[in-house]
Amino acid sequence: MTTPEPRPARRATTIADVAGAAGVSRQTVSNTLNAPHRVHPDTLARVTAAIDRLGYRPDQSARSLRTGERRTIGYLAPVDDPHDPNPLMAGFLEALVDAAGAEGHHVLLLRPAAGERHARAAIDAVVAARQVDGLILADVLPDDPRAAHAARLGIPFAAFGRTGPGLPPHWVDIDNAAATAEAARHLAERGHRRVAFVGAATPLPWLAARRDGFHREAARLGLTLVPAPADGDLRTLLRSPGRPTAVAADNDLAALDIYEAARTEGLHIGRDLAVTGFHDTPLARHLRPPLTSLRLPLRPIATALVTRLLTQLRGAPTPAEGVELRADLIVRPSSSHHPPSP
Amino acid sequence: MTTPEPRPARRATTIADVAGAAGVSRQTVSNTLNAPHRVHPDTLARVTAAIDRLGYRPDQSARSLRTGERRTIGYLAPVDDPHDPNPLMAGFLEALVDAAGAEGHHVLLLRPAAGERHARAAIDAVVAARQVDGLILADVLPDDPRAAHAARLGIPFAAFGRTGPGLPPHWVDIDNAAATAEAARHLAERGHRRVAFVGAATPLPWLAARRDGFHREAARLGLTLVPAPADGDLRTLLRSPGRPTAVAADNDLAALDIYEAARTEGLHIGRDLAVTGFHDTPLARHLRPPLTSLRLPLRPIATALVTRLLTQLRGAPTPAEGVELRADLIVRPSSSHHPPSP
DNA sequence: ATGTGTGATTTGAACGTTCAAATCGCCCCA
DNA sequence: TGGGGCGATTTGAACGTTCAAATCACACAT
Repeated sequence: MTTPEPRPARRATTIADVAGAAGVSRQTVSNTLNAPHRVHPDTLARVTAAIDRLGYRPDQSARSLRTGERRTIGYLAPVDDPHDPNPLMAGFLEALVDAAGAEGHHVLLLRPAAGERHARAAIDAVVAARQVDGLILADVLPDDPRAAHAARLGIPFAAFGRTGPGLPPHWVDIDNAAATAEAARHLAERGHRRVAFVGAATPLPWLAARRDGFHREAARLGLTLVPAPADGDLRTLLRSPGRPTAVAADNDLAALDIYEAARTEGLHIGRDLAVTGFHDTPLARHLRPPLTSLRLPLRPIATALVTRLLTQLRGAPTPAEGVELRADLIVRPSSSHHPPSP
Repeated sequence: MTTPEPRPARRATTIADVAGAAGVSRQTVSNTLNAPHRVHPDTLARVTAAIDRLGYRPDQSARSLRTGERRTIGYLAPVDDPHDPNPLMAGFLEALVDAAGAEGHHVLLLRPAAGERHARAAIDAVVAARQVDGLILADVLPDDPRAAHAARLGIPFAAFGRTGPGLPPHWVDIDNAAATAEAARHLAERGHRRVAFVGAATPLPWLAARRDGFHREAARLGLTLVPAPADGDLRTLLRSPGRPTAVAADNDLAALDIYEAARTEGLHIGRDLAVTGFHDTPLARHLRPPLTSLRLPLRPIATALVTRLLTQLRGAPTPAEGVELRADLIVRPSSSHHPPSP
C-alpha cells in the first residue's frame, strides 16, 4: 500500500522568474541581493517585493558553482569511545550550528570511515567534492593527524583543542589548567588542607592539563596533595589515615565515582568530603548533594572557532596564537561547606 | 602577526582534466563514474586509472545543479531544554551520519531560529536554497509542526517519533510501551510484587507511553502498582508502609534520583529496592550498583530513517505504516536480586 | 551642439557537470 | 555492395548563478 505525496514538488522559482516579475534583468536581481548599493532605490524596492512575493532564494548549488563559496563548514567528529562519549558533544554542536548560522554558514557532519582514526579519506572526499569551505575539528591533539592533513591540503580549519608547534595555531581551547587551579583555590578558601585529584590515567593533553593545573595550584597554596592510588580504587584513598577532605575530578562521571566510594566508606559528601567535577553535565544537578563543577563556555568557544575559520576563508591575516577561554566554576553544595575539624 | 598558509589551494581537477589525461571526452569520464556498463572495459580501465592518478572527484555543486540531487539530508534538531538535553542526541547523530554515509549522503545540521519552535523558517530556507534532498526530524510529536510544514511543502522527511493521523506515516520509533512492559516483566520475574513507575509529569507521548506500558503490564501480571506521589517526592514513596520493592524510571537521571532518595531512607539498592532506568547512558554503568536500563537501538533506528527517506527520494511507494523497533533491556545488579521477604 | 563622466542596468560568458541527441566504427545479412 | 543494427563514444545544450564588460540614460561642462 502507498501514500500519495502531497505535491510533486513543482519547479522552484529562479532568478529569471523574479527578473520577469519585476521587469528587470537577472543581474539586477542578483545585485539586489548581493550589492544593493548598486541598484536604484525604486528598483530595489520593486525587486525586493517580487522576491518576497515569489519566495525566491538563490539556488546554493548554482551559486557555489559560480563563486566557489560553499557557505558550509564541515564538522569532523572525534572518534568517540562508545563507552566514554564526550558528554558535551551535543551541546557543542548546537552552539556551533548557531554560531555558523549567524555568519550565514551551515554545518555538515563528517565521520571518519570505520576504524580509521586520522579521517584522511573523509577529509579528502569532502574537499575534493568541494562541499565545504573549511573544517572544524574537535578533541584535537597537538599533533592531530586530521589537522595535519587539513594543513597539508591547504584547506582552512579551526580546532577545538590546541595544536602543537608543527601545525598552524588555528585553535580554540579552554584553559584546562586554570580551570582546575580555580577549583583548587575554591577548596583552599573553604578551608581544605588535604586534597586529591582523580581522573583517567590517559595521556590526553586536556586531562593532563587539568591534573597539572590542580597539582600546581595546590602546591602553590601550600595544600597537602594526597596521591590517588595507582589502581584507581577510590575507597583506599578515602580510607587512609591522612585522607583528603576534598577531591577534585577531571569529569562529572569520575565525581560520581567519588560519591559512590564515599558512601561506601560512610562519608557524607559536602560535610565529610568536598567534591568537584568537570563539564557541568545534567548529572551535576541531579546528584545529592548537587555537584560543584566546571562549566565550559560552549557558545563562546563555537563563536571563536567560526570566527577563526572565517578569517582564513576571507584571506585575512590570522593571529599567531590560538584563543584560550576560561571555564566557569559553578559552586554547589558538594563543596560549599567547611571541612571537618581534624 | 600572520602565519603563511601552506598552499594557496590550487585549482581543483575537473572532469576535463581527466578526459584529457585519458584521451577521451568529458562524457566518457562521466559515464565511467555513473554508468560504467556503457563504456568499453579497456576504456574503463584507462579512465579509472586517470581518475585515481589525478585524485578526481566530481564537484558536488556542479553535479547538483545539473541533476537536482543534493546527496545531502538535513537533520533538524529538536529545541532542547538546556536543563534537560536529550542524552542520546550525540550517539544518534553519529549513527545517522554513518547510515547516511553508507548510502552516499551527507548530513547537514539545521536549527530553528532562536525562540522559534516550529522551525518553519529554517526549513523554508534550506529547501528554497535547495541544499538538502530531504529532512530527518527527531523528537517528533504526533502533530509536529515541523513534519506538518515539510508535508505541506512536499519535501520528503522521516521522523524519529511517530506522526499522527493527519500526517504522512514516515516515522521510526521504538516501542516505548513494550520497552517498559519488558522492565515490568523482568521485575515480576525477580519476584517483585509491589512496583512503581516514576518519571516526568509531561504530556510528551514517548514518556506517556513508557508509563502506560509499565502500568498495563504490571496490572496484567497482577502486580500492585504503588502510585508515585504527585509532588514527585520520592522519599515519601519509599517511606510508605506498602512501599514498592522495585521502581522503574523513565530515564537514567530519574533513576539516579531514586538512588539518592533510597540512600537517604537507608535502603540498599539491589537488595532492598530494585531500580531500572531508560536510555542506558554512561551513568548507568557508573552507578553503584550498576543500573539496569533500556538501551535504544540507535543504529537500526538511524538506518531505518535513512531508508525511509531514500525510498521517498527515489519515488518508490512508501509503506502505509511507520517502523517500530524494540529497545533492549540491559540487566545489571540494580535489579538482579530478589526482593526482601515481607 | 558636442563631448565627458557617472550611475544604473543589461548582455554575454563562464563555473563543472550530466542529459539527450548525434556520430562513429564495425559486424552481419540480404 | 549497401543498408540496418548496435555498442561505444562524442557533441551541443542546459542547470542557475555571478563576474566582467558593454550599453544606456542623463546631467554637466565646454
